[in-house]
Amino acid sequence: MDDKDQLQVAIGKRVKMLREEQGIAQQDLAAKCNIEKSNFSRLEAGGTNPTLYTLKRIADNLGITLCDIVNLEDEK
Amino acid sequence: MDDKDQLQVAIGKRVKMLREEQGIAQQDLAAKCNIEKSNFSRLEAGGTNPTLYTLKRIADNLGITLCDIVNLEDEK
DNA sequence: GTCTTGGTTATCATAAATGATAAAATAAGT
DNA sequence: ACTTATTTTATCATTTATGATAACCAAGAC
Repeated sequence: MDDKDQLQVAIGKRVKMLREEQGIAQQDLAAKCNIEKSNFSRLEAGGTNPTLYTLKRIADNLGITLCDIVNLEDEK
Repeated sequence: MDDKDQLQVAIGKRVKMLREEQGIAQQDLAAKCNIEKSNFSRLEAGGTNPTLYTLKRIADNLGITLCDIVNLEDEK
């Protein structure tokens, strides 16, 4: 597990956590972001290194900031 | 200029600003991040939609957080 | 049991990020 | 003027994020 993989897993977990906090289904958030639900699942699982724009769409549809989403240090 | 382009330009400007604040040359920061200097120039110019990992390497080598780097709202 | 809902996994195609190299432009100094 | 350093731009190859589709899995409801 290299540096990049760890980052991907961390961002995936964070997105999942933020999404579940709002009680929104994965497929629903994916749809709002215009992301395929399968791809969204892969992202949450840490299987991708998302681009800024992808993260931005997720943040926007969660009603949070990019800063909130990449705040990966203090999540346990 | 669509949504995505605006985001790219904004992140590019922000990276450039943060880099210049530290008085470090573009090519030097690029080297530290293991990014080709030409690609780094393109990124600062808003010509790319960087991945999370790319932004992470830049943040690390600037000694700042990802959150700092994507804090795009309050820069004028 | 079946049906739904939410999520996962696999696969392939396409678009785009990045690597890599080279050349040209720009700025600053002497 | 001439360097030198820095940045920009163009181009091509390679890797990978994403789109797109399909099949599958799990948990509840009924």
